[in-house]
Amino acid sequence: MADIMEIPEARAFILHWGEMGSEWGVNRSVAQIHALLYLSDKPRHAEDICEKLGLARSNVSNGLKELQSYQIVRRVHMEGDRRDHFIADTDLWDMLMKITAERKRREIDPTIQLLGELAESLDKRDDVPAHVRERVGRMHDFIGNLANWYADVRRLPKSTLVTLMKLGGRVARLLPGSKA
Amino acid sequence: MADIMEIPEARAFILHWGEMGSEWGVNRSVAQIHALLYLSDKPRHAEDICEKLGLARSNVSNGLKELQSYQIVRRVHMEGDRRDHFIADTDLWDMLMKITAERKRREIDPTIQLLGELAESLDKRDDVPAHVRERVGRMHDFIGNLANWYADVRRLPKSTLVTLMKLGGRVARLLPGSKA
DNA sequence: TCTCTATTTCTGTAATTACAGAAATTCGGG
DNA sequence: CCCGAATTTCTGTAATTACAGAAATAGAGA
Repeated sequence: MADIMEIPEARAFILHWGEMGSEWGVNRSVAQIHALLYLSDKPRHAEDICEKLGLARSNVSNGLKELQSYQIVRRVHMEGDRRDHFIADTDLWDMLMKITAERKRREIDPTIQLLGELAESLDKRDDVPAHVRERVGRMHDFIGNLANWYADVRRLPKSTLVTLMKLGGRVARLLPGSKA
Repeated sequence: MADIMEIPEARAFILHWGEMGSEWGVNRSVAQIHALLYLSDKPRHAEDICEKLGLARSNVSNGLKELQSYQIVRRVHMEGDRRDHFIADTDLWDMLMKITAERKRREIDPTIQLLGELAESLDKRDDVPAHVRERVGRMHDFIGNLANWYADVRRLPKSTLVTLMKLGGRVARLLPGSKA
């Protein structure tokens, strides 16, 4: 079993990861490269990734750049080899946190910014229906609150997050004023 | 101000919502229709939506079907009008919950299912590298745990969720064994 | 039941996005 | 400083996805 791509389960994993990416707005090649690196225990260079996944060199180059911008893939240097090599996070908490943080930064934060401007602009006008003003404002507040919650919870240590996750809905029992 | 599309802020909101959809794997027209209905205080019929957004009738028909499958848009009957009319949720918590529930059902649950099968299949083989087996297994457990946590928390009453959100990272202080 | 209108489904096309290969650039080693 | 390998950027093409218009169906009212 010299090659990971000869393991049918690994192939299935990589292909599915690619499809998942597509469904969530991540380019398929990028997700596949990530999946391959996640399953690898040794750093791989770009040419190697091309060969395993059957992608063009340029594609892999761009994909690696994208994954590095999410900070879930890292470049490492291999002794006596000029080529860059790459490895992926294997800690899935870290991975999730980095992905969500980056997507927030890229997509959510600008949305909040825009909604804030629209809400402000609507507040200055008296010729727009009240329900329009109100709904834009409520959307702004809602997404803003979610984002603040996220930014806040994100700072907690991983162990605390794991505890909270195990707790699930029972976290409600800890709230002041809840019975038991 | 007879027409909502004459309010520049409303247009900007709808266009941005469409772009956001694209970035998260939701077709732009679908997201725009949703945004229009969210900003409307009266039910709208399909032809009306076509006209406001400049979309083809078929597109609007499919978009409405999609939004109804998420349960965030509802068909209502208007007295003395044969045409179907549509309204959107205005409660943003409800909306978020319905969207996440549906995406979990469509994309996450099948992924967990597949990962479970792959992990099981790998466990039966002795000719695959241990790290491959381990990493597929860990991914399965991780996503499974997240999904269970979500399903559990989702059942809490909205008011509890709001409380938890306001609490943010301070929720950690309520955990047994934390100081203060 | 028939007719007229609303709605959905189907099909071809347009637009977008992803991709491969080529060209240009960067960078390490001698 | 020059050579050669590695990498990135650029550009045209392929594949996918979204869309418009036409055709088919469903359904209310007479």
